[in-house]
Amino acid sequence: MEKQFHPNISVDCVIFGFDFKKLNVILVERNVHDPVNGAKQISDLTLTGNHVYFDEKLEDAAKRILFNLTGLSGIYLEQFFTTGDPERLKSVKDQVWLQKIGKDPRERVVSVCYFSLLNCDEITLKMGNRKIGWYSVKEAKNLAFDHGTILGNAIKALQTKLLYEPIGFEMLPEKFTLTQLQKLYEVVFDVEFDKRNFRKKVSKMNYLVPLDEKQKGVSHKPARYYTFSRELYEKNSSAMFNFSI
Amino acid sequence: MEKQFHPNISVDCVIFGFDFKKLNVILVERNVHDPVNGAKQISDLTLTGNHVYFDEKLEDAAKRILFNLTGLSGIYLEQFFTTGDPERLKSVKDQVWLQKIGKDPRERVVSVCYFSLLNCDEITLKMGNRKIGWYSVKEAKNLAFDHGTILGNAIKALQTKLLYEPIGFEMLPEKFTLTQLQKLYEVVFDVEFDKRNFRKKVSKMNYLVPLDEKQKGVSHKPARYYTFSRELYEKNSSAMFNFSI
DNA sequence: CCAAAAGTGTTCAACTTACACCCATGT
DNA sequence: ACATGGGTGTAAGTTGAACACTTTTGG
Repeated sequence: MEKQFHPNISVDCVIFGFDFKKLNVILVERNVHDPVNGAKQISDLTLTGNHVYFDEKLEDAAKRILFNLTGLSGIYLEQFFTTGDPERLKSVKDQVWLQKIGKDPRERVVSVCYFSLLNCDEITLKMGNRKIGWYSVKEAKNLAFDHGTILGNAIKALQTKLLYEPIGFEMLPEKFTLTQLQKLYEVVFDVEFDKRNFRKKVSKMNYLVPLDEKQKGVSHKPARYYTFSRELYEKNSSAMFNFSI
Repeated sequence: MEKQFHPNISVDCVIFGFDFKKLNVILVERNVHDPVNGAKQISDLTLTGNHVYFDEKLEDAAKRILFNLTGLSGIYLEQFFTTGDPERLKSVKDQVWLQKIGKDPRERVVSVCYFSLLNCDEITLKMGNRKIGWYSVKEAKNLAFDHGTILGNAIKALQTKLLYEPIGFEMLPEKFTLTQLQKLYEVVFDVEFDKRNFRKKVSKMNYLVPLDEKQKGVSHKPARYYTFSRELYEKNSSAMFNFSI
């Protein structure tokens, strides 16, 4: 007996990446052509997702999606939201699409959503016959299904998490400069920080380790590289109370 | 045709309440007796939950559960977590129980979890033939299914949310004293605050409105009552950036 | 030598923390 | 009168925000 997908339970992954300039997300093209004249009936974008196997844990399904896409495992992954309204797949476009890919368009699908963090440069994406790639979150409009809502929630969840935990490093290479780190916070929160004040702040994070290595081949003063030490973070981090409101 | 429950999709509600002394949660007794000798086979506690109807939104199912329990609508409600591992209902106890209440024990059930906030005193609970009541979150041990995990996640979600938004008032009566408010924060975060510093902090929250009314019948200096003004909060609140890490 | 980004300190205001006594009420 | 919790201020230390110039490299 083959592994079977559960018709009512799926997982969607919002995969964020940072290219030193902006916050990106992986999206997949969704095209349907008119069988008669070949004109495009649908042309838009979806998040990456899939139904779960009957005997598969939710998080394992998310890991499977990530692995099939990138060939990597051990990627940062966090559940943040679940969408499951009966009408969420009922627009005409979505019904046409479900028909095309061989799903029963009448089934109600609850989708458990995860966000996950990658360094854009380190991977090459692949996914069967659909075109897949990185898109700026600011340009990610006109998404299929309720994926626009999911993406909006994912960005808020990422921001909230990033206020408390140093997960930004998951989107940076092993070695990075302080300017790159600052830019990362700036694009996630869509604000700008003062360079000196930012450096003062991060200099208190003793899990941010300066290396003896510097940038090469840049036509300006080369920046020192830093690295994130998970051990130091886990040793020294302590709970904080801060209730701002 | 009768409304039917979806066999694979349920909602659980973690209903928190504050009684001026501790943080409480609503739990329901789960008893199974041996049909021969009448001895208890199972005696433990569950969260409140139910399967969703086929055409019912997830959040509407949560509202329905709350309404059936308390007779109230408009209760604070927030989705925080979804659990759906294939094994989550597979312990012997849980299988016996599912059989007893007429569910198919083989079905996989994804449960979307909400937490919700109430003032303990303002309601009387009712729920068919099962015994239901408030339990201190500290004593809430030995929960059925994976409800212990769900409760743990709910407490963390409540704490995180309470750092940013003034939702604590949902667990207080319309009029409350500053000491009651302080106690609420103390029990949710399991810490103690200095009375003067706490008052200094909340005095900056201009949506906390002092009333001309005071406590009566207390054998000490009567405390002034305050009330929470949602309008003032929504007018004056602004986003904050704070990334502590 | 020019362009480009790296790196670095000080000042002022705001906030956090620690801490102790008198007040109003009921019994 | 006493027990109980209500209510208040100050000083020291810490943190946050604003702000400009010199350095190092490649071209």
